Amino acid sequence: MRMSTKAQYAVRAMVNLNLYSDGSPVTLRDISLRESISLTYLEQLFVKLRRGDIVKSVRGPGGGYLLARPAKEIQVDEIIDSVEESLVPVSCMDQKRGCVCDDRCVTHNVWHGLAERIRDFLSSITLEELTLEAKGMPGKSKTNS
Amino acid sequence: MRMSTKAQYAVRAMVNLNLYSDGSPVTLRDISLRESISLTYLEQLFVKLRRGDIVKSVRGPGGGYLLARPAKEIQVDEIIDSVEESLVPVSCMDQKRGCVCDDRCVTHNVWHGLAERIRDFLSSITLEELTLEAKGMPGKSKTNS
DNA sequence: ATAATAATTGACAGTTTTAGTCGGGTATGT
DNA sequence: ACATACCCGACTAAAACTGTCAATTATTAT
Ligand code: FES
Ligand code: FES
Repeated sequence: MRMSTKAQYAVRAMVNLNLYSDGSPVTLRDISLRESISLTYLEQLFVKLRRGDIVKSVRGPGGGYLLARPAKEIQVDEIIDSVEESLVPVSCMDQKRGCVCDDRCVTHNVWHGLAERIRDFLSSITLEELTLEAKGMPGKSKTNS
Repeated sequence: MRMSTKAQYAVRAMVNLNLYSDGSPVTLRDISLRESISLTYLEQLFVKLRRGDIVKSVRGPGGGYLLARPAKEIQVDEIIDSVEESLVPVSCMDQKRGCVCDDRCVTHNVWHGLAERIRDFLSSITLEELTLEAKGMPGKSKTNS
């Protein structure tokens, strides 16, 4: 039951991007240096984040990445979805309309309920909240405990 | 973010064990046949379940496994813990007293909060509830939705 | 005692997933 | 033209997962 480092990196990179964004594009090289994540690996992640409508890219010199939407409208679960990390704990209920639970699935409700809790929690946190928290000014949110 | 099949098997096996238990020990061979899980793999799991004080073993002919405690006192998270599947989504906060969050961990609260939700949910479900549900008589519990 | 039963244990191998690299391409501003 | 920076797919090494095998020990029935 581990969140892959891919997902962890994606969230960290997004917070960092938002933190150092002043309206002009932020390069992956900067994020790479600040977060100690391999540049080529970051590129891989940002291709997916762009496709997931989390960021948009600006090519050429002076280019880089910008948020595709206001930070307030970007939820953590969307970031993780974008880099193709499933948030569902069992493979049988991946994307299809519920899993084909014939009869022998006594544990179905356990995994289904768990998936729901995970999704609910991660969708309740926005990139803006994380960024404010990183700045040392906790917003109105209550992330844990 | 996947629950390993090891953990899934362990929970299924425990429900099955409790379901067909009439006071005398249940053999792994029976569980193996009913749940279509390799006997040798089950053996591996039950060694750990015994160490985790979930079941107790009776050796020799007529032997098998029994619950170490009443089903009402066995929670799903304990079963998963026993087979050594971590319920914490990030490795840095594995068992030690919180992780060494120096300064650059802007996502700490996300994973910590997530771990808490997962633990809370799985500890709220007992083996007894699952067994009753499997019998088609939902207890007083509300597992999901 | 002896044989049959069933748990116990450690080592091992095949497969899949993860994490990350590499090499080349494409668009754009100066 | 040229440097910058994104874009993309193939590739690989390492780890984890899933499961098997062989050998042993403890207990009970005969
Ligand atoms: S088929 Fe997915 S839990 Fe039953
Ligand atoms: S060290 Fe674990 S989240 Fe910071």
